[in-house]
Amino acid sequence: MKFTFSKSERLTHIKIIDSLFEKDSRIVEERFVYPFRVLYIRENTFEPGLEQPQILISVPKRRFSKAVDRNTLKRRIREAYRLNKPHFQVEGKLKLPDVLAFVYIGSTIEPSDKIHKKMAAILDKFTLPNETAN
RNA sequence: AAAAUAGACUAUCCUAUCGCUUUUUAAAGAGGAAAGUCCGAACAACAUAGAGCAGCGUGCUUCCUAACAGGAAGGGGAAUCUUCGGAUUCUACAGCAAGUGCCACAGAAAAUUACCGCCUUCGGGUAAGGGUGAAAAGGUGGGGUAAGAGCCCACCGCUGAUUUGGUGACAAAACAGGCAUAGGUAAACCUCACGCGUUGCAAGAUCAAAUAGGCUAGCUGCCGCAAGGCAAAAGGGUGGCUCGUCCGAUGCUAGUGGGUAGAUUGCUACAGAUAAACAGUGAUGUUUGUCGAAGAUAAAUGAUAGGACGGUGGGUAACCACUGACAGAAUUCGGCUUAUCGGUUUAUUUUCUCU
RNA sequence: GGCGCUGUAGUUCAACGGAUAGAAUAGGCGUUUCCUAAACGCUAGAUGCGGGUUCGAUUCCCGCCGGGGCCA
Repeated sequence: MKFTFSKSERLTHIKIIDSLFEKDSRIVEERFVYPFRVLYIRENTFEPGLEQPQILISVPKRRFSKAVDRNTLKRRIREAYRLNKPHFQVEGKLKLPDVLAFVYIGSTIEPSDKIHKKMAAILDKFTLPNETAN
């Protein structure tokens, strides 16, 4: 089991990012798990055929005005995703969406173990087999 | 030895596991402020960036510097202390002796002043005294006078030119002028001196899908042998205005490239840091030695665990709990400003102890 | 990353360097009404922070702190 997170797993395509935050979009779905707001697109039509999903992490400047705080939060979220992701990419689980955006909506800097638990809960919701109907 | 003030330096450390970015594949990987963007430059583009005006900035002197509104050393001024010798701290500090404006309330009067008063030969003279005010026409004392007044004199102040000292700001000396220089304000307009082309790496360069259809060159009616002029100068560019300068309708024909997404580059090695010696009061400079090397791009430099070290609180103590200053590169440097738990060190002052 | 602008009552705006900082609206109290609304009267409430220039600063200058805008 590899816990890698290379640059190709980052979402850098501007058009996809624009379409993620476009209002009243058809392809974008949304899900709230405190302290995250998760936006996702199931099929990446701009760059099809990628093995790993591409993710984006965002911490609003309005709540955390200092760059140091935003950096630590983004690093904690990234590590939580990196360490949890391989546990949900095994046989018997559903495929993760192609494009994911994690927007931090909490107002305090949460510790790492809490972020890890919430990230596991999010990924569990995406990959549970009986969730296909919705 | 302790405390205070000022300056300089430093900016928690180690191990393990799992990772990220760069690339020379076995190494490197946040700061003193990386911050604010307040100044100054490098670098780059715009080719007329030319002339005048306007505008903006700076404002005691000399020096340092690539440059600066930064720094150093001085000069003048102010405040505090004083053993009256001076010391410390601060200082946007050119010009109201060119013009214009403004000066509330109080006060007779706020700037070519004249209400009360004083004197009077009743025409007038005068600014001594008058409660105000931030500011009231050099100050104090004496003489003088009808009453007064630099009207006259002494000392102090002011102004002017001279000499001496200093690179200079300026200082000192002696001389002259009764002082109409008439109060304050230039972080009021303004004047004077000096400086400033504009835009900022989202500058710019190279490669280059899809979509769209752009760009360049030539031709055009009239006058003239021709050069050229008129139609055709409205309009636009050149930071604002004027001059100057460049482009300049529509249509037809011919040719073909421009450039968005994206990628590469600019992109990290020098106005570097530091030690010693020398020069200099100093900022700083020179020589020699040593050392250093982030380069990401929806943006890496980390996460977790353990230990050490430091801090705060509790406890007689062992120890326990909490916690790790301010803060995160974005083209690069030099400064300034602001934030900052601590530690090291230098200088000065004060207090205490010992000799 | 770079470059402009801006800050006054709870809100929207005023105010030549002269102070008791004004107006509308919102708030509170009262009058009127059987009660409420409207109307009328009274009332509390502010110059973002720190320095400087000036006799005097919301205004002028400097430094911080906010807010908002432009540049692909």
